[in-house]
Amino acid sequence: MTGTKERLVDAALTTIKEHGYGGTTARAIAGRAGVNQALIYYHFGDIKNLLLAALDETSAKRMLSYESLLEKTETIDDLVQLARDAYREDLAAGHVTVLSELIAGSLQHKQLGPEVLKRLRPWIDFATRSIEKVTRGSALEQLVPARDVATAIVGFYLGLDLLHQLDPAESPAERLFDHAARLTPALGMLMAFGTVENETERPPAST
Amino acid sequence: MTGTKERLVDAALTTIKEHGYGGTTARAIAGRAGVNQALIYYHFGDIKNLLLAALDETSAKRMLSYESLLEKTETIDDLVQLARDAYREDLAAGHVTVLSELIAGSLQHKQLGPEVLKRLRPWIDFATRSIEKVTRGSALEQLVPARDVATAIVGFYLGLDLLHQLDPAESPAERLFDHAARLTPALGMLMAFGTVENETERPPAST
Amino acid sequence: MTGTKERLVDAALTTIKEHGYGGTTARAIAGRAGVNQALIYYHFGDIKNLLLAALDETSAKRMLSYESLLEKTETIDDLVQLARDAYREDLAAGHVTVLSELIAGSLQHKQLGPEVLKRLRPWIDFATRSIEKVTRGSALEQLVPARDVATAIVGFYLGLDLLHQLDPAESPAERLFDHAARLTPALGMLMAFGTVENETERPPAST
Amino acid sequence: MTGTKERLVDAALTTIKEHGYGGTTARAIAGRAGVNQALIYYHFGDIKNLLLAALDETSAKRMLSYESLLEKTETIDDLVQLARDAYREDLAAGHVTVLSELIAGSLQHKQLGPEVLKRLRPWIDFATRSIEKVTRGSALEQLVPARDVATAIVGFYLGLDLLHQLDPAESPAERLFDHAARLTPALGMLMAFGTVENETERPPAST
DNA sequence: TATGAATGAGTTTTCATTCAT
DNA sequence: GATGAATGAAAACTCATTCAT
Repeated sequence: MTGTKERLVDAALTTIKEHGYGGTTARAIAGRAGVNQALIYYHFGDIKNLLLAALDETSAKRMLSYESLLEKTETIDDLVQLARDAYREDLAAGHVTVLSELIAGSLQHKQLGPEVLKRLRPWIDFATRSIEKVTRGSALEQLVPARDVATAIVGFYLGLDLLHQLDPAESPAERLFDHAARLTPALGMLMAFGTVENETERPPAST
Repeated sequence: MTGTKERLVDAALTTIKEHGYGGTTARAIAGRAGVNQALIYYHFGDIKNLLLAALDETSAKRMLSYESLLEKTETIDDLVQLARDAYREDLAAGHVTVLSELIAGSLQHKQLGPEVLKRLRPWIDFATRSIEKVTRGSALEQLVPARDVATAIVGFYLGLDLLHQLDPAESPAERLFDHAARLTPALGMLMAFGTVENETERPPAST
Repeated sequence: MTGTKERLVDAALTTIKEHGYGGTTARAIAGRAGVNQALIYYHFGDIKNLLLAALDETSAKRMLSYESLLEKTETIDDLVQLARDAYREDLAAGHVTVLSELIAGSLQHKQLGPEVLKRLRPWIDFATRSIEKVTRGSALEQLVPARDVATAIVGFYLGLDLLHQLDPAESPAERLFDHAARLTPALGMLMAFGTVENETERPPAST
Repeated sequence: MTGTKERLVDAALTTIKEHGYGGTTARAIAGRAGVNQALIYYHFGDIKNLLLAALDETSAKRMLSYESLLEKTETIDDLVQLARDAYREDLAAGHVTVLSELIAGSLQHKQLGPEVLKRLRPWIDFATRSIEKVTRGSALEQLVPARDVATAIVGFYLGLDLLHQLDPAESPAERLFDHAARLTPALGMLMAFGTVENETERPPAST
């Protein structure tokens, strides 16, 4: 059959999104993929490997698109915009759910933890770079430890996703992004302020 | 045996903290409680009920202590302090983990979702009240939709807990709280600015 | 159900005798015992444990009866007689087969080896004691290293059993025992020769 | 690939020696041979056939060398020497293990039995001829039924091998051969004796 | 209340084998 | 000759749950 590995990866993703870590059994995955259960083991060795391969795949795809978005991002406003779009798509597509379920599942299967962490780090790195890019040269640069904030934001996404799973109807995220968008001009001013004292040593990010 | 129900509740909590939702089987719980598996069904009907009872129990206990802490909380500084203490204890004690594992497990067992949500709401309410209390009468009151921020904070806790499960070593939360503490005076000033009418009745948070 | 453990032990013995180590699956055992497969794990933890418990049981039973036979054994003739009877019953009842299959299976499941060895030793000890008893004070006592010969005899039983499995029709053992019986008087004479000091206390094996 | 059949035969032998009959799966064999699993079926039809082919191969090789050794064997002393050397090499090389595992496995797969027996007979024949050669014309010739003793010896080898698998450290065989070597002169004398008296009347085995 | 035993459906994984290329 | 992919059956074992006592 053509693309069995791809079918399995897709099926694994869909299944974990719909039925969670515990519901993602060999039978469920293979059933959805329309292939024999044994093929999971033929192609991936075991279920955990398939799950990690699935995580790799989504991660890689999304990272690519976000990297290209980041290139066009210059200001905090842009970044909030990017964050909002990312949130919308990731939540809707269940990307974050895959991650949060795998993390939650790591408590049961301890070997999973390090592997998932390895795949989470690029996202924290990406968020760090994003923050650094838009705060570079401003007062915020000193004020805000980029990596910590980045980690916090990634955690925030994970948590919002958990809440969204519980209660898909009431998502505060959209409203919060709106608020954030309204507040960023203030932040921008703050940044400008901060940049005054800084001006002699370092020019502002955008000349 | 005396206190079998309590033993089971305790065992269920410990087990879910250590082995996650999927690892919390009847055998594991009963084994840890040192009682017969069948007693789970005698006392709680099924495992999900035991888990929910366990969630009820921790929730109630913690809510009580937090309520009394909130009474002494007046300013944003106080609240950040409260949040930091809450975070420390909840994380260390695994309270949040119980919640995040149950939410993650809700994807697998759909009936769990509504029940967990029911038990999560009091916390969002509590956070909402906390925010309202410290922003009442200030500019922030209008600026910040208390309930959305409260939900966001609860989500944030959940997410940080997931990250902490993955990588207990690197927890950005403590550092973030420190930063927040350093920033709140500024926020306090912002609030003072905004609160024209309020000024007579209540002094700004930081003099 | 009454005697489930006993039924399982019996079924395990019968199954290994009939279908060998590899054919002794949970399904086969439980099927023969007429009980649910899961009871194997409830009562014994895993299949290997059941197999070892089964070995324990037969071993204990047989050891008892052989011990009492040994008490009545005084001469080499008696011992050859005992060996022949033991061989007949053990082979017919498949006792040795259980052992040889478990040893052969130990190559596949390495953890089995030490456990089986632990249960084999009492038999080598028994054989050693038997030999020592009938050779004590004779020339053979010095000539023959009792433990080595005992080990050899146990090995011999195992090997004969393997051959018997292959070709139940042609068993040389019976004929060999007949020969041995005919030769022992000569051995007895040899012993009498060697035993100068012994002569007064104990009459030679064959009068 | 060159010599695929040979590689498979070698791999099958090594695998059965190391992991026993039950551990000798298509995957294990092919993996060790470094070839595709399907080639087992292409070249040998099924696993059992490969195993039998492997047995054929070792058997043939060893038989050749033993035949040439037998030619130089004239006395019982020589024969004990030959037996000891054979034992050492066969045990070390695992030749006997292949046989004992296949016999033990025959209980599970009944079709295997006759085939293995067919390949075992030449060895019993060889042992018979060896015994006959060194006892010819002596008293022992009548005393000892060569074929039965030969069968017994083959069984003995099998049994010793089983024991050796269980406890490679303590092998009584070497010590026993030493003893046998020390005893054979006596046997030789017995033979000489017997041959003299034999010539005239020959006394019955038991008086 | 409590227990030991039981059950049937489920889990992950491996097996020997086949087949199209 | 050789390979990668596929398959259905079976392996060992665990699950939540029930029941008689």
